[in-house]
Amino acid sequence: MPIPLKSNELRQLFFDFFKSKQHHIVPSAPMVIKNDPTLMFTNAGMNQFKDVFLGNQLAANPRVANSQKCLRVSGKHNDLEEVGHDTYHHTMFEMLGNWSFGDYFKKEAIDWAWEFLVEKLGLEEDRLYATVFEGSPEENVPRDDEAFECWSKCFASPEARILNGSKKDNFWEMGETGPCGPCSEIHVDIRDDAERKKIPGHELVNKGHPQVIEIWNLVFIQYNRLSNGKLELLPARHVDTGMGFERLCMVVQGKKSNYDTDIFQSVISRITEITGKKYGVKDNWDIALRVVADHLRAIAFSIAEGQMPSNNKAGYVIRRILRRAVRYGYNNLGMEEPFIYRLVPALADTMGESYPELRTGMDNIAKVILEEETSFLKTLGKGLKLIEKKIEELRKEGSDTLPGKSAFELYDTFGFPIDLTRLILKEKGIKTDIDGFGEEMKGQKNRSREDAAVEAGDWIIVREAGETVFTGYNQTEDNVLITKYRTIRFKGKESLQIILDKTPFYAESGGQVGDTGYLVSGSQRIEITDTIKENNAIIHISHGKISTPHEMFHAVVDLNKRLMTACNHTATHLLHHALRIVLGNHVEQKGSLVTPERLRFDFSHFARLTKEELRKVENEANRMVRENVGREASEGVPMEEARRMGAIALFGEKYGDRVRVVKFGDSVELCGGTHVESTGRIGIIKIISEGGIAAGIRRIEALTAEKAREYINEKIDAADEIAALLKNSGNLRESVERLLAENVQLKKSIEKLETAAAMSMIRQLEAKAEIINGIRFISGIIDTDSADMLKSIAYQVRKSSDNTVLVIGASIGDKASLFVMVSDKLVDSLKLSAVEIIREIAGEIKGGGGGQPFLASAGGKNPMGLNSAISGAEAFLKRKTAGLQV
RNA sequence: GGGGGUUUAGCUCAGUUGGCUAGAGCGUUUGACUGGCAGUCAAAAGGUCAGGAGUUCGAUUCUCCUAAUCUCCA
Repeated sequence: MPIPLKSNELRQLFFDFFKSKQHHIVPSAPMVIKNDPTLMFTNAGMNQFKDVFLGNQLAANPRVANSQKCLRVSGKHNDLEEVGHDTYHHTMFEMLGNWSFGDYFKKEAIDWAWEFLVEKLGLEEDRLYATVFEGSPEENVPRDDEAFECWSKCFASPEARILNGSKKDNFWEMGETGPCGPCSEIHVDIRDDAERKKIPGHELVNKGHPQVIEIWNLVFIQYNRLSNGKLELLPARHVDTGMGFERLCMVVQGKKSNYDTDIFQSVISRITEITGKKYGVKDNWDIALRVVADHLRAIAFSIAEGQMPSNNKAGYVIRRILRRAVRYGYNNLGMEEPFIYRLVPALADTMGESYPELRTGMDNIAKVILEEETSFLKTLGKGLKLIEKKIEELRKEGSDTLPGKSAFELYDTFGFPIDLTRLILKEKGIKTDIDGFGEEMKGQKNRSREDAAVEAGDWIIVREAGETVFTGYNQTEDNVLITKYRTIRFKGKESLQIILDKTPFYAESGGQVGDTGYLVSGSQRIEITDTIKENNAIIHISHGKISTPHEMFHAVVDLNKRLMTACNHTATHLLHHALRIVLGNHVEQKGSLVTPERLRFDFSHFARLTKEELRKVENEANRMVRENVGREASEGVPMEEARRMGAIALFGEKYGDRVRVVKFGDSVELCGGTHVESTGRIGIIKIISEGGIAAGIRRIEALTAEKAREYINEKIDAADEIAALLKNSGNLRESVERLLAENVQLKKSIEKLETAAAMSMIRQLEAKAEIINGIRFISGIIDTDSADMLKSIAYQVRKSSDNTVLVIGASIGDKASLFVMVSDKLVDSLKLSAVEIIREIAGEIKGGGGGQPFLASAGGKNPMGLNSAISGAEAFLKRKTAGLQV
């Protein structure tokens, strides 16, 4: 059996081994991906080298090894719902890998894998199996004999140990198109000897047995898949390997489950302490313990990288993972209070050595998790209430099944998990229509997919070229050549994507929006409406057509927009610097948006900024503007040196990268954006808003230059206009306050006067009252321009008399308005209805109306008809009550 | 990016084909009982029904737009 190693030691051993094979060890790239529209999270070790494989970028080093944090929760690899139910799926995991970029190929990759596993780690040869690609005649790809040969030299008895694998298991593709190739997997059989005697291991390889598992996949990239499905050979061949770190730990530590390794055990024992539920006692508990331990890692690492839980995109995925953990804690462990946040210190203990960001960010991570837990428990509470209601309804209908549509509504609109719905209903003896639920879900997915469908054509290569050179830092025009282009169909709209050999156009990145402008040649002009970055390629977006792709083009960036954007970007740096001076060094950038119109800056800070603080920040930033500090930008600076210069690092940098450092006086930042040559150009910075966007994160928005001046002038103009309206040149505030107080007074006295006027009108009307069959009938036309006045009179009379029918009207503007009131008692005893009366007479004023039995109103176009309407009402009342004596 | 929900008093929320000139609980203020506090009882204040436009005699209620927020999908 192998020597049991601690996880931290094992990781180090892997690095040391490949270092001895001349590999350069690189740190893990961030798990949350910033500028790739096709991928939200790193889901495989190769992601950070995607550009190298695609040919967008040259490899800095032909041999590299690393341990990469990965998250598999969405898209093609979605393991989320599996996690916890078995002992080997994870949301977040580490992938150990070694890489060759056009350097060594199959032989070395296989030899070293063997050497590491067998010689370094001491895995037993008779527990190992290798698979090779069996070939695919229809694709015209032969069996991978080369890999077979290599493996034959490793195993003592190759026949039983090397197996053929299908296209599904042994042909690796990055996506629908792009680099791909056969792969060779190493499987290990960790069953006990008795089991192994019963069934030979090779029968269980790739059959989903939890103890006969793949631990290392060696991918040999040698083809490129075109959009028509054809394969072409690549000029440079690469090796991409991936070994699941948690599984390797399990094997090396002689455990039967990833969760039994030291990586998870300290967290699990902490959960046990808090919940009192021990591991290995009940299946239900074990599942929940695994879910919580796993999800905690994914969440904590994301937050440490600056990705907060939120309601869309990557943040939403994180939220969903956390909620799943809360759900299992709630269901299986009976935890109705937040508790996951209390596990953060235990995690930082185990993994903080290799990932120090867990230690430094510990308090913040716990705070964010607590907040999320609390809010989700609240959501659950609301859902429970809704379910109670549904149960009531079902009982009334005598139904024993909750329709799929209702279950989906609970899930879709109120975020109440379907499994909880099912469980609660089951306890009450009610079934849930899960098939119906699935149907609804499918519908929703289709809607989203249709919406997001992008049809990308193949790249049309105009000329071979490497990575696009960005020339826009020092110029906004350049003579360029088109290297390739393609058309994209999105929501029925066609657009053109163009890649150039070099370009002055800045592609959207780091919060700064992409440049606009045009390309022009002797015979045509192409408008560029946006510039974006996919991976590292700079893509120019246009809606035109290219008729002469081979000509030389003159590329021209919209200079005015670029300048305004530059002002805003530099201002962002100055504000960042000023915030750190005024509030302290805990202020860190959490996101930004820089457009020609305005800038937005999100940063970490615990409290609302006071007016004084905001003013101080603005003053400090403007002081730097007035000092007219010059720009010092240096490109290709090694990360380590940039740090020494005091640069404020951002999330999303790959460590070891060469970076660009932008310096204005004491403000030093890593930044790829475009800036003004000196701060004086900005003119003025004006902060226009401050607010919170998440726990511990604040957002400020600001304007610069012309836009700031316009803003300030608008404010001054508004104040001037108000002063002019008030004919006041002194204290505006006092005047307005006095005006408001006066307004309240006036409203009150108007109300009084109106009631008084109404009362006097009522008295006049009452004086003319007639008695019709024992009922007091009051009517008249009132001189007023408010229908509310009529209404108010009607209510007054209703309150003061229980034996009255009132019909009043008024001409308001060129329209007529009528109100009919019938005392409640008459409504009851005589079945008289104001609605009936109003319908009878509304025709006289050419209108319609309605209301309630005691009060109805009507409006019409004919004020001349008011009198006849009233006499109509009188006649109606006489008819209706003839013979009745009250 | 697409779908659904929510927005009513300081807080938590009712408001059933459009019509009782918008309600409850908690909180606030005042008064009474009490030596004081706690408590009980009584009363009062507090609302542009998120904002805008429309339909209608009449809109918190219906339609459209905007904003904020929640939630699901991508």
